[in-house]
Amino acid sequence: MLDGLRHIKVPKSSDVLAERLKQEILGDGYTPGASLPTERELVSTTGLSRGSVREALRILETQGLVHTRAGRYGGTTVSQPTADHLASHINLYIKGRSVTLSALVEVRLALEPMVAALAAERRTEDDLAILRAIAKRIDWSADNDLSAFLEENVNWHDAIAAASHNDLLHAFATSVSGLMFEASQIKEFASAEVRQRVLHAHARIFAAIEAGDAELARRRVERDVQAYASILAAAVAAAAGIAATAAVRPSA
Amino acid sequence: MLDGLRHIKVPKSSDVLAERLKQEILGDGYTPGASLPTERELVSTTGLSRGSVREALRILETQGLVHTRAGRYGGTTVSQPTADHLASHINLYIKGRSVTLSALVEVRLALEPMVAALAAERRTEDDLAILRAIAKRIDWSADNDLSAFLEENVNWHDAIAAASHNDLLHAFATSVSGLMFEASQIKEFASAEVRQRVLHAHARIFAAIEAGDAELARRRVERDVQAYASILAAAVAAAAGIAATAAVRPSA
DNA sequence: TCTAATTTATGGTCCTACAATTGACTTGTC
DNA sequence: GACAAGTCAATTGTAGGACCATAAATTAGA
Repeated sequence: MLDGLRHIKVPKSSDVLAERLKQEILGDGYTPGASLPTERELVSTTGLSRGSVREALRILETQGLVHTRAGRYGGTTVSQPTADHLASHINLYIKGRSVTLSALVEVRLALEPMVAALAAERRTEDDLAILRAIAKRIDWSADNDLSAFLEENVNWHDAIAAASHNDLLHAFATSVSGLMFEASQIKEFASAEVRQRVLHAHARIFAAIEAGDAELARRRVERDVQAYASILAAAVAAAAGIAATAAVRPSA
Repeated sequence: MLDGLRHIKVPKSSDVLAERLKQEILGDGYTPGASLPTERELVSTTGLSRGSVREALRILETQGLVHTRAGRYGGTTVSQPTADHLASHINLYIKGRSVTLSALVEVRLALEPMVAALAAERRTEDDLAILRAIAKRIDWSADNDLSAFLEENVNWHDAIAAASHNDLLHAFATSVSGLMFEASQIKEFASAEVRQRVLHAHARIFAAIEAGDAELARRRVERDVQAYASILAAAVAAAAGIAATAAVRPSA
């Protein structure tokens, strides 16, 4: 007897509490904005120490499920993970594991054409207004301020992702292209010629989205991403003095 | 004077420490597997209390950046966030924000064709062997054990994602399709006819990947995802008694 | 040589006390 | 009555100490 026993892992009390609370929050017990019990109430109901309770709450906070405020009438309230939250975890993964630029390009090549197609179908007038405003700022900064140019470029992609009206796709696309442009900034490969090409591509993509032509938007973005990828790959290769490892596979 | 002042947010000591350690870990100070100072050492070097130090470490642990083991020669060691880790955060986002099934389908429609194309180009013999083994188990369970069938189905998609040899894409695709199949299980829509269609689709996709034909694999997966999505949408509509809101846009 | 007990550095948990925060309440002033 | 300043109280934030549980290395023993 006692043969089928595996190595027993004793969980930490804070992990157990965090898991329980997570289940309650994700279940229909709590709506966003609702208040959890105070730390001391949790102490008395669970029998754990305040330290353990606080560690559990800190886990939930890192997961984006709760938010705590000090002071009277403060406490811990339930919240929904934000897109920024998810994006920061994605970034941690990418940076922590040193995901290669070519892998990023592949993911971007998967996401962005879909983003553009959905944006073309669903963009509101507000979305278009935001895009026009950003385009104006990009136009101006292209000849003046390189770092502003790159930053507005990120905003541009974020705005298109927002216009897709798909939260998850938005979060994915934003963090991936954000990191790609971060890498671009390091490489400082944005020559005047490249900037002009970017402006031209933006205009064509915007036109397709404005016209509501999903397939056109998809194709144009696909080409843009591929073009950007090969320029970046060439820059990386030139910097490293070796053949480009960031090869991008054309999809058509 | 003093006019440009914003609301000053005083950060918590544990947040500050966590941020500092995160920077050191992501910078080139620590390689995975390296040991951080012990909790008591951190207490004496930072001047914070042990509770604050522990909360900071718990944040890093939730982010997947460190791992702690009790006992002598235990301690806190640096680790890389795993794909599972990222997937769990993605799942939290999806569940926490009640992302719609149709949004999931759209993301899947963006990711999986790319996954298949890359898998066709890069699959190793090991990848193929794993896929064959899973296919055999699916074949068997299709007529016998429904829950096993659904579980092996998830394994199948995971194995293909692994064969793409792109970690990030793998993590994205796995968590998205995992949640889709979870929803499928709830709907219990997997009739015998649907299961047969799934088997057939798997065989065709596997053949394309085995043959190394990226474009063929891409097209077949695209069709499969769309077919699956419309079946699921119909099931949802039937269950709700309303028109399908999970409309899927064909991409061609 | 192998096995069992011991050692000891480490994280895990609990407790208590106090500081800091902050919104509501009370008071004062005009 | 209205507005300002001050007070209060509940809550999180932080500190410090004590002890328990764990586990790898070491030692003692068969």
